Amino acid sequence: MDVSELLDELNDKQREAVAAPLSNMLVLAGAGSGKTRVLVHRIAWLMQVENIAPYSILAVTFTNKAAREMRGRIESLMERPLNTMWIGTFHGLAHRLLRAHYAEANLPENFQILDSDDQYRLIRRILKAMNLDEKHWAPRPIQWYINGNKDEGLRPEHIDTHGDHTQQKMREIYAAYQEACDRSGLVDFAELLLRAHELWLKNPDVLAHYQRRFRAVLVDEFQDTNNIQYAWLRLLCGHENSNIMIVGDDDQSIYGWRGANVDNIQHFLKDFNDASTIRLEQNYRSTATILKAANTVIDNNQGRLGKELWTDGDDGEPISIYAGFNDLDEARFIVAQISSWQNQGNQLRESAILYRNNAQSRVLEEALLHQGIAYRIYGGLRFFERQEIKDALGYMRLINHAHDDAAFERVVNTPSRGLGERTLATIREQTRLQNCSMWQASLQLLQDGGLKGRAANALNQFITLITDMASECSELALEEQANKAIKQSGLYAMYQAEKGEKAQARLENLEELVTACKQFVVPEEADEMTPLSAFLAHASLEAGETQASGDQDAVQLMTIHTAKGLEFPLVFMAGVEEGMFPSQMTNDEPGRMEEERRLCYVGMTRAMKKLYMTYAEMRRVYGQEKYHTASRFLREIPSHCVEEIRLTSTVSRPVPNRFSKAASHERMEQSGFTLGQRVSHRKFGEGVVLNYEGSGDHARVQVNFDEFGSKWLVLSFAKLEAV
DNA sequence: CGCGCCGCGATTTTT
DNA sequence: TCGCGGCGCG
Repeated sequence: MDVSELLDELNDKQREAVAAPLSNMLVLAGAGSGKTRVLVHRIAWLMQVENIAPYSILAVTFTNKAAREMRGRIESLMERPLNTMWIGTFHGLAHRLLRAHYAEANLPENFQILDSDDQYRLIRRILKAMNLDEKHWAPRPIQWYINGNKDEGLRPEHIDTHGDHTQQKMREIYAAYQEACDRSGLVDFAELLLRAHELWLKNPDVLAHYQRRFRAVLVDEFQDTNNIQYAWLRLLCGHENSNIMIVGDDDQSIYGWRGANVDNIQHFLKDFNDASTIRLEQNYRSTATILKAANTVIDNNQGRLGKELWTDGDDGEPISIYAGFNDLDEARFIVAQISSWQNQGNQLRESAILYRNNAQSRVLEEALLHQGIAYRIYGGLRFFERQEIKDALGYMRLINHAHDDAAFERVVNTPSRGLGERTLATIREQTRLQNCSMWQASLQLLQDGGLKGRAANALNQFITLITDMASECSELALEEQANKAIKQSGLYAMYQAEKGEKAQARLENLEELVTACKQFVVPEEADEMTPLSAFLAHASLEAGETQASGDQDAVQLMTIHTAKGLEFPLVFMAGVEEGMFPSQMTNDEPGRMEEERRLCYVGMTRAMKKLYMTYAEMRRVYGQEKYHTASRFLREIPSHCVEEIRLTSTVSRPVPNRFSKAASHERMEQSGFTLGQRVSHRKFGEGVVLNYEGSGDHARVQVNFDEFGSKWLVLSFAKLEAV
């Protein structure tokens, strides 16, 4: 490949980053500025021009999807597979290191990964074992505490409790949890990172090997790194010849609440003080109007690294702000716009509805359903997180490694085989006494006659089941092992006996699991592992899609968080109200408010051509009627970027042209509505109708309220209330 | 041991 | 409003 090809279609700044000499570098890449393109071309440049072997390149991303995409794009650019290049998530790479150096990392060879649900269950079990009341010691905060400390690189013995009783107890729980994990050979997500860090810290020779090996390190979405991830990178690149390129955008840091630390960008500049900074500010995605609005909003945040997106494209359409009477009205408005967009010959999949929290999707779904518009919702349970799948994986985990207590607990009585709380308590007690796994404890109890009668019988059958399956599986292909785990365990029969759509879907998912096993290719780096073990690791590290993608043309519904990194020609941001967005939970804390504002910035910059931002004056939140005012973020948008399809709260204003078509008297009267009529509005009380205008499903009604003067209300016809 | 009822709590999500 | 988890009964 000709080297110039790598630079040809890049702008000056992009070219500067791609062709920079080997050095440490920060690329501040604004939304839609061609960030991935720069990363991909940079890697190609390193191979082509700097003669760095793929084997010596490490690229880190945050999601498996991003890693896959990056690998795919580099391989298609280079027109060859690049298997020796390490491209993956922090967790995936840490896992790989731990597999390769399990002994140095003090892990058993067949250690298993605990996902967050497994972790939660294990913590609850620990609490029970410690005789702690869950009311007082809620498992969620404890899980948060454990992971938070691990993210900071802290083991229980490193934590200073300041003699505080609660703190001491928390530390104790953390320690007990960790002991349980170690005993069963279980590693949670945060542990992967922490162990990988400790591995390098305690084994300088291992670290030196990787420092020598990786001549180039690249990190995507650097603003999302947490402290342990940064510490890990610092170890790897803490040598004279380091060559690390970090790419990120402080304005798109929206994961502070889960430990991401934007300040890592500043730390990087301090720790790698020879690093140069390149700003990518030219945007290839949105109209000038959208960029202007987004820039102005984000400018309200303090202490930014500074960056202003620009485009050489057109202004495009103004941003439309719609004030709905309530959430239903808002949803219907959005659906009406999508419908007309579709009628103009556009694809539904080019439109997205974004919201702050998942509960908001419900009304939107109903409205879409009502109009018969196809939609796809992102979020919810992923494939490998589903109950039946986790059950099946539980059996597979026991087949793979019988001492996996988390798996043992999960399936020992699923389907029910007469092993209840009583028996389990006995097994757990034995586990505690012998400091061994539940599997071992069970064998012991059966041998010593510590269990009798039906319980002993049932436990014996369970042990035999797992033993038999394990020995029969050793010769089978992976999908046959999965099939065996599902059928022979009685799982399949259990869900067959259940009736209803739900159970049917579960059976289909179980079949799907077998298919997934069939299609699973053991990755090259895992060639030392058994296919089963590799598959189990894959299932934990990559939870899979939330929904079978299907190729139906559909509107995309998701939270703004989920939308990060995506783009759509037509975007709706719904529920842009005080209390919803920014969220109530923000509590006006400045730092959290700024993260909300960044989230707003992320949402707005998803839109390519047209952006609608909508809110509802009244909405049902947790079954209660809430009155909200327009979000402060809306007020931060310059008025010349905006077209308001709404009332203002105190002034009556002329109706814009697009609404000049008067609503027919007939239509209004059908809705039980006439001029001069007394009506009520939930927010403003009683008033008299002075005027109305409108089109489509919506009317603008001018009402005079004694107390508040005259107002235009944008209402859907059905929402008028006569007194 | 399993089922059903009641009470409580409730962003954002990837690995 | 809704879903989950605890508890009590059969």
